[in-house]
Amino acid sequence: MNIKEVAKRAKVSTATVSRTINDSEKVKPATAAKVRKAIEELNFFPNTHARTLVSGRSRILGLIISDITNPFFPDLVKSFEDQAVQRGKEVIIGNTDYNPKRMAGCIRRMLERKVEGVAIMTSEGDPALMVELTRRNIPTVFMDTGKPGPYSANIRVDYAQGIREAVQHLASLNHKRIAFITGPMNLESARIRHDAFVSGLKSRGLFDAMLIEKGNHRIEGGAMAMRSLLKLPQPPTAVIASNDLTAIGALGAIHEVGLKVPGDLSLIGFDDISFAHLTQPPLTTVILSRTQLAVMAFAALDALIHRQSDPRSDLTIPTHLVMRGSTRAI
Amino acid sequence: MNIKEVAKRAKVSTATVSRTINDSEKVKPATAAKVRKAIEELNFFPNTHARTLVSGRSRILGLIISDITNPFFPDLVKSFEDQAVQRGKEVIIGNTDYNPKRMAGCIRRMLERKVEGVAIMTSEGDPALMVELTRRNIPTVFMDTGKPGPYSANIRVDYAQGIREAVQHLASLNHKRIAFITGPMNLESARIRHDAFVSGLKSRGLFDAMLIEKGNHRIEGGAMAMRSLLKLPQPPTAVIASNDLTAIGALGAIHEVGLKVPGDLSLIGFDDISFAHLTQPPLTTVILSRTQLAVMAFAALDALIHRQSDPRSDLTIPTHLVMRGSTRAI
DNA sequence: TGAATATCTGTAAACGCTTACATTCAAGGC
DNA sequence: GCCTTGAATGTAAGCGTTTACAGATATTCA
Repeated sequence: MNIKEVAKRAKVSTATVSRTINDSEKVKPATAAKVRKAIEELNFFPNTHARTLVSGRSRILGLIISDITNPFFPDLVKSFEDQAVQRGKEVIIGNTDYNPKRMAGCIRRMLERKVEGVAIMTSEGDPALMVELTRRNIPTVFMDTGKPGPYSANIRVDYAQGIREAVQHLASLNHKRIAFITGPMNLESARIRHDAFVSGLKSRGLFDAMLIEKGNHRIEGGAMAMRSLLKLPQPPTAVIASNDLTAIGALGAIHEVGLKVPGDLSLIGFDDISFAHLTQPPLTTVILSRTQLAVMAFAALDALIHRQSDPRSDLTIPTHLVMRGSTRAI
Repeated sequence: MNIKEVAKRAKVSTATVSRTINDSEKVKPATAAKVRKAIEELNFFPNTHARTLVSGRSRILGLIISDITNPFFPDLVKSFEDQAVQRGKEVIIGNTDYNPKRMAGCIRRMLERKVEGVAIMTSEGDPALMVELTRRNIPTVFMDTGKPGPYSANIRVDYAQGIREAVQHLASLNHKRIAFITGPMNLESARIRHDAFVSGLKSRGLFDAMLIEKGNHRIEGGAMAMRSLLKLPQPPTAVIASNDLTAIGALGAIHEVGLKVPGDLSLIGFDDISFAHLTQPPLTTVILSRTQLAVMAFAALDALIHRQSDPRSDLTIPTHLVMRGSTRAI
């Protein structure tokens, strides 16, 4: 089943069929109707590979994330794919597994499939790897780690705002000893959160370096850090975690020693993953809308692909505190 | 950059380059080396669309799931993609959003991209929609809902075993009033769990129709069902939920009224999603290994594609109870 | 009415690869 | 020395589209 058979049945040339499929305005409505009827009857649809080969447009986008298994990403992937499918594009996904080296493999795969653009929604990228993309002028959207240019856009997540609100919230609840559990400090995004925390506390005269513990954005890391914090001669009365997984780990560690949240300790997470409101108590956290992120990334990529990039547009995703049950005044 | 340029540089014909790329055994090692050198120097890789067009093999697989946002699926998707990428294949994902009608769109997309095979890892499919696949003899692997044939395989999940173990466990803990919260009963997989529960209780003379409540495999459904159960004149002492999300909802409802798990009520889930061991208490549940499922689905699909399907092979995924903290003897 | 113009449709050449078939060449058998 | 054989390589025909360009037909206007 191909365009030729459709042409034969509609008694037109293959060119006319092609034009009809592509909604070219230069085909007479009556002819188009004939063609569409034939298409309908034959249940025909065009071969995307042939289309790509000749037109150069693959209608495929690449989406690179850390790990679909990390609850941060499924929402993002879903929204991004929805957008793409609505516009007749396909998405191929690459997981880096937090390993910059695997990024190279992802990019290679995307190149092989001739993607029209790539959204790199993870920050552990090695800029050297992006060369393959930039060299080929493939539109690319980054999260936090890119520089805007003719073929690339960068979406900035305003992590600091959420942390500021969290600190403000705890301070207003009269907490004086506020701890922070960091993420992996090689990640820009984790450093920003850490720095925002430090400056928030310093400006209030509450900063204490003892109350900063290292985590890894995973549950075990949060649990381990929390155990250290609890062993301190003067333990904190409130804890902000660099992400929700860390907070969940911390919550477990707090329960282990028989303490209660928010009775004995207040706890705040970051990301608002879907399980954040299912913990006991529901976790007060910072919302970072993955849907918004996906929509913005897609739109930016689409603009880049169609050369409609508007350099004035502000590509910042806000983050905001959402209060639930894990914080309480002293 | 194409095969011609490589041919020119290696001073051979395009056919030889193609043969070298495809590891044909009929090219002399010395020639192959020359070609590979040229490929290396030019940083060439073949255009997959051109390859697909002429060879008919797209090296793309389709994977249809309900919703990547449902914590059941990310593990499955990841394992499946890993397998595929290892073999140089790409995966395109379709979400049905639990809507049989959206399945049609998914299948259409897969057909357009000329997938070599499709794994349908969701059970809300309308058999009528699969016609498009079977008519084109596209290898398809189903979960629970298919019939084995020359172009399709069915992977059976032994839901009943897990439920039997759960019932056995609770019975051995001396529970007499055991409730069940179902999933959507239009799903075969939900009905099997329900039926296994009913027959398990009946065989022990413990069955009470009042203790069966309808859920929807989502958190709210579990919470609502649990509230009803708690209002019963003789509430249950133990509850089995058709999936973990339902159990988590039930857990919330139990906490709402100030009751404790497992002190006042025992609770068992199903699936072992990643958050099942993060609840308070950690949820006793039934493991259904998504990795195993993905590996088996991929292998079955691969065999079908290469006509190596072995009709003797048993495609059953076991399920087993895993005891954690949400069950206790009366 | 006929030429000029605008609108529509058809012809055929790519796109980058795979592969059947043809060709070349060396080795071996007579 | 010539023919056969087989291995290695080359030639060229597609695969199913899109799209210049050419050609046909309808419309307009002097």
